[in-house]
Amino acid sequence: MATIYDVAELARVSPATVSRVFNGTNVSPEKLAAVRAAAEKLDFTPNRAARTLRRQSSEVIALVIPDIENPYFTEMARGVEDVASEAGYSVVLCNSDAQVDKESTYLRIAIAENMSGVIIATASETSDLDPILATGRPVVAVDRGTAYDVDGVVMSNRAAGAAAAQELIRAGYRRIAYIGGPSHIDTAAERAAGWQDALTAAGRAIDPELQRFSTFGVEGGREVMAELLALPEPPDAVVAGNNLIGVGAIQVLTEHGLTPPAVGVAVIGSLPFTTLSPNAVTVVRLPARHMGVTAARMLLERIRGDDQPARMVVLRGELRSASIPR
Amino acid sequence: MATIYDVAELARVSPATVSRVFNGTNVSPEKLAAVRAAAEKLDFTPNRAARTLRRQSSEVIALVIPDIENPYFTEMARGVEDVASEAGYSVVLCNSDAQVDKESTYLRIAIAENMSGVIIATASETSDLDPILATGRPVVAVDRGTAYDVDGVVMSNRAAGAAAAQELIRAGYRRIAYIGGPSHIDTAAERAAGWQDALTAAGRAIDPELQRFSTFGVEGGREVMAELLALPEPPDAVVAGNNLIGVGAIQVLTEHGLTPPAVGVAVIGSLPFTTLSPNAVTVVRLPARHMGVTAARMLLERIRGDDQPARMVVLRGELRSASIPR
DNA sequence: CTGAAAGCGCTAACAG
DNA sequence: CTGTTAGCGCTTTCAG
Repeated sequence: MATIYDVAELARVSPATVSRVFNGTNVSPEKLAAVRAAAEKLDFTPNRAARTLRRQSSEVIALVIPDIENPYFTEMARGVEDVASEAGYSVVLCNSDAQVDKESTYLRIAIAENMSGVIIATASETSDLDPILATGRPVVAVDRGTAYDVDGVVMSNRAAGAAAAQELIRAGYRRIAYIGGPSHIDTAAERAAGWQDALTAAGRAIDPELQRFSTFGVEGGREVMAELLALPEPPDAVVAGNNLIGVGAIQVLTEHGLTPPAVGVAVIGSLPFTTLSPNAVTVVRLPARHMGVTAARMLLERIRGDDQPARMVVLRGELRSASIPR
Repeated sequence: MATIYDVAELARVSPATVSRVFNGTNVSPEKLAAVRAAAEKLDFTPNRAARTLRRQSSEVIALVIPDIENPYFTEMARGVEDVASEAGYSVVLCNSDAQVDKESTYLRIAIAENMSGVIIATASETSDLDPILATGRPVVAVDRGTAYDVDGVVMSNRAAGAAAAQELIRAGYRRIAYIGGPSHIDTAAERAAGWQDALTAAGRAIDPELQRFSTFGVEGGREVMAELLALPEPPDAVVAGNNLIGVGAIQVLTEHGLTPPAVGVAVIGSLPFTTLSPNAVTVVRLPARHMGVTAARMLLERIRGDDQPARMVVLRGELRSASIPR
C-alpha cells in the first residue's frame, strides 16, 4: 500500500500537506489538486492503524449486546451499523451472552484497540463500566439503564406493559395473565407493573396466580403457558413480556388448539417472522432500530466532543392491535 | 493506560522483554514472573493499535453479508463471532445490502485497518475482491461461491431441495408445489432442480404450473401461495425455497384455515421463531451457524499462514421432518 | 536469554 | 499556507 510519503513525493509536497488534505485542513488549491491526483494515481488510502495510534482513537465503535440472535438486538444492531457506517465508523459486534466476564473482556479490547466509543446493553446490574469510563471514552447504554452516569436510550417498559394489557381488555378478554422475564430484571418488573396498572384502571382484581415470571426465552414461555392452561380456571388471554416468551406461549396455545385469537395474546416486542397471520396477535412493537439509531447518533456526538451532562432518552413502544377482535 | 515502558521500568527489564512475555517467546522464569507482576500491578494491556501498526495486521476480521436482519445471516454471524472471539479476534459487522459499492467500501476499510482477513457472502457475481486479494489477506467466501480462487463454504442447495420434496412425498402428499427465489439466482435455481429431481425419482410428472419463482421475502411467499390456492386444482403441499418465503406461505395457509399439516409445508431454511408448533412443518435446516464456524476456522488457519490451495467445503442441510405425518 | 534501537504510517505542534 | 520534526506503543532485528 502506498503511504503518505509516496503521495507527498509524487505531488512534490510534504507529508504533512498530504495529511492535511485528508483531514480537511486548509491547503492551497494547487497543492490540493496535486495531492488528490497523486493519491488517485497511487490508489492511496490512509492507513487507519497508524492514524489510530497517533490520534489515540480509532474510527471503530463496539456494540456489546447479550445475543445478536435475539431479533430485538438484531434490529438494534442494524440501526447502529447504518448510522455508524454513514459516518465512516465501523462496528465491532460483541455477544456477551449476558455474562459479565465476557462483557468485560470485550470492554478491555475496546480500550486496547483505542475504539472511540461503546454502545452497550449491559449483561447485568453488576456490569463493570469503570475501566472503559476511566479512559474517558463515551459510553451509551441501550435497552437497560445503568447505575453509571452515562447517556442512555431506553423504552418505557411500564407503558408498554399497560398498552398490551389495555388492548386485551378492550378486545373483551376477562382473565388476562402476564408472563414476564426474571422479576429481578427491572425491565421485566416494569412491564409487569404496567400490566397491573391497566387491570387496576379497568377495575379488575389482580389475581396473583396469573402473574408469572420466567426466563426471557422460548422455553420459559412454553413452560409457563402450559402451567397457566393447567389452572382450574385458566386465563383467556395473556401478555407476553418479550418476543421469545410470546413465541413459546403461542406455540403451546397452538398445540392445544387455542390458536389466537381463541386465547388472546399480546406480545411486548415484535415477532419478525411469525407464521401466524399478522393480525391474530396484538404486538407492542418496540422501537429497536430507532433505539440503535438514536444510541449511535448520541455516541457520535460525544465522540465529536459534545460535553453536556448525560442524557436519557425514553422511547415508546408502538401498539399494533390485532385486527380480528374477538 | 500503562505502556510497555512502564511495565519494563517497574520490572527492571527492557521493553523488548516485556513484549516477549506477551508474545510467548522465551524469557527466563525470573524475568517472566517480574514482568507478570508488574503488568498485573499496572493493569497493563498491550495497545493493539500499536501492535497493528507494527505487525501490519490486526486481530480483527471483517464479516461482510447482505443483511444481518436475515436470520440465516444472523445465525451465521453468531458462529463466526464465537470462533473469532475464542481466538482473540474481533468481528466487524458489515451489511452490504447486496450492493457492490457498499461492499467495496467495507473492503477498503478492511485494508486500511489492516484487518487480518475477510469472510464474505458476496453481494453479486460482480463483487470485486481484487483490492483485498492484492494485499495478500485471506478471504473466505460463504453461502455463495465466487469466481475467485479463494476458500469457500457453501451448501448443497440441490440436495436440500430434493430432501424437502422427498419428505412431502413420503408423508403422502400428491400435488407438491415449489415456491423459490428469483430464478436467476443460482441457489434458487438449484433448489428448484432438487425439487424436480425428487418428483421425477418418485415417478411424478412435473406440473409447470406448480413451479413458481418469486422474491426471497415474506411478501413473495404470500403472493405466490395465494396464487397457488386460487388454482382450479390447488397443490396439497408446497416446498418453500427459503425461510422468508416459508413464513409468507404459512401465513396465507393459516388465514385460509389450512394450517399445516392440513397442507404440507417443507421449508428450506430454519424458522427460528416460528409460532407454529415445531412439529407441524418439515424444515431442511441450513447449517448457517456451522457455516460461520467453518468459515471462521478456515480463515484463522490462513491467517496463521496455512498456504495450501483454496478449498471448497460443501455442507448439507439437515432434514427435520414434521412429526405429525398426514 | 536479553537489551538497544529502528521504525510501522500518520498527525500535530512549532517554526517559518 | 507549508515543511520539519517528534513521537503514538509496540515488535523485531541485531548484537552481545
